[in-house]
Amino acid sequence: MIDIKLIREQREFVKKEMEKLFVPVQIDEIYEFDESKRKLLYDTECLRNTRKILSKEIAAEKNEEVILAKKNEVKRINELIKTQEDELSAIEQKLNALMLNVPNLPDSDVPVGRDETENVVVSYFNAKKKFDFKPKTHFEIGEKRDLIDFERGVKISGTRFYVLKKGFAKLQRALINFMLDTHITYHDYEEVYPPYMVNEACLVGTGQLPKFSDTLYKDDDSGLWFVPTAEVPVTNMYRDEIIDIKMLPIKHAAYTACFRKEKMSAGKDTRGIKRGHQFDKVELVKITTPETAKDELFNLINDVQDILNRLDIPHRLVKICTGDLSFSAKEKYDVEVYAPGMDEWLEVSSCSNFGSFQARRANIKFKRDKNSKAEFVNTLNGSGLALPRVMIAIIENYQTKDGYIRIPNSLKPYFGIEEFI
RNA sequence: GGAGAGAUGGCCGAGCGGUUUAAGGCGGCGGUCUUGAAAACCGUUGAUGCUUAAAACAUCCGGGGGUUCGAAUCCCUCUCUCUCCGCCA
Repeated sequence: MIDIKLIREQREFVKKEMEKLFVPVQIDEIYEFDESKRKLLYDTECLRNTRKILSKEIAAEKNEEVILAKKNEVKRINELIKTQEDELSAIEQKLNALMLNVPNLPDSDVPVGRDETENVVVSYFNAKKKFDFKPKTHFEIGEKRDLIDFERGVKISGTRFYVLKKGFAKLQRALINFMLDTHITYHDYEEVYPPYMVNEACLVGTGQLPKFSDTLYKDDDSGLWFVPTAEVPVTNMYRDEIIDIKMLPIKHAAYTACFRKEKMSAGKDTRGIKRGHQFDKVELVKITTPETAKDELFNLINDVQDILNRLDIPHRLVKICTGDLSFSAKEKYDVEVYAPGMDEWLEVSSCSNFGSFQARRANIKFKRDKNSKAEFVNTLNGSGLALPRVMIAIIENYQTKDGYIRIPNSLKPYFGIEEFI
């Protein structure tokens, strides 16, 4: 949620900034609702104050007639309060619903652009590998060598599900451990293992709800939702808390499965393991003060890239333009790996700075010292990394002419004596 | 799933219809004393809204609803926690 005071005090500025996102936002409606809410709130508070005073007078009064008169007076006031409160809560509900659908304001140095075609490639890392044969796709290798079973995945669960087998199942498990170990040992993150199912408040807190409910899986019976990313449970660990500044920055690394309906892209990317309804991911989450958030974003990107450097995977860093920013982000960088079999750049991580947007929704604050006022923290996160696409990158970059996969050096401690899959 | 108990400020804990603008303790912060520290003593100690800020005012005793002139306190309801039993990776 953005600060409603910005709409109150700098309405034209907010409208101008929102235009850069190329989505309609109802700023004027919000302004009107806010105005009437404040007026009504003030009036109601005055009435409550009068009632309070009268009640005290009744308690002190001895004269029965005066008591009766005052009682009737309060009854009359109560009726007024009741109508005003009903009106007030109706307005507040509408205002809140509108505010929850307002995206974050873009940071001043995000390039302005309409859609993903106007994203900016910042730079390239690790040279593309040279092949003396035509590199195969991961799904060709996977099917040929019985390492990915697409048919049985569909039989068990339906389209966009698959079964990893033997060396590929082990490769994914090794990668999860390698990523977590690296972040914990070298990048100073604290490991957490969160629930895969969360209540509704969590998803409102990080910004998936109410707007994107059609992309999420839900168990109607319990009212719990399956997490689309570990960002949701990990950030919400601190929901409704006031954190001591000495604890900041908080840095968590978490492995979870992620569940997404991927409705929007039905029919697209159906080949391979690039886009499934269930995938594994190691996620990095940071909670910081506002003044350190920018630096922490770049540190986060470095931590993400370090994994790819240790695996020697060619990749590039892309700065996301205003029109392609996600709903909650004020600034975002994507990390994309190169898959030579598919001849495609694949997004393996999205690193975002949310400013105070999520903190305001989830009510996460910090105090500079004992007597200072609580302020909203800033939240950040990035994948570190998404497993299927890193798998694709390793399979396709490390393949041999006869369809085997060489194990990258940094993964060898996780494979024992094996040299190939 | 069955039976019972409970939910109060950072923590513990009183409070059972109107001096509660929530007692008392612990912890935290500031001070006195001290070479320094401890102890002791004194003071202070939440959130939200409105407000340039402060003051004032309003709201907050798990959530929602009700009774009453007035609710932390009474009633209904939901959620959660704990104890015991049953079931189960």
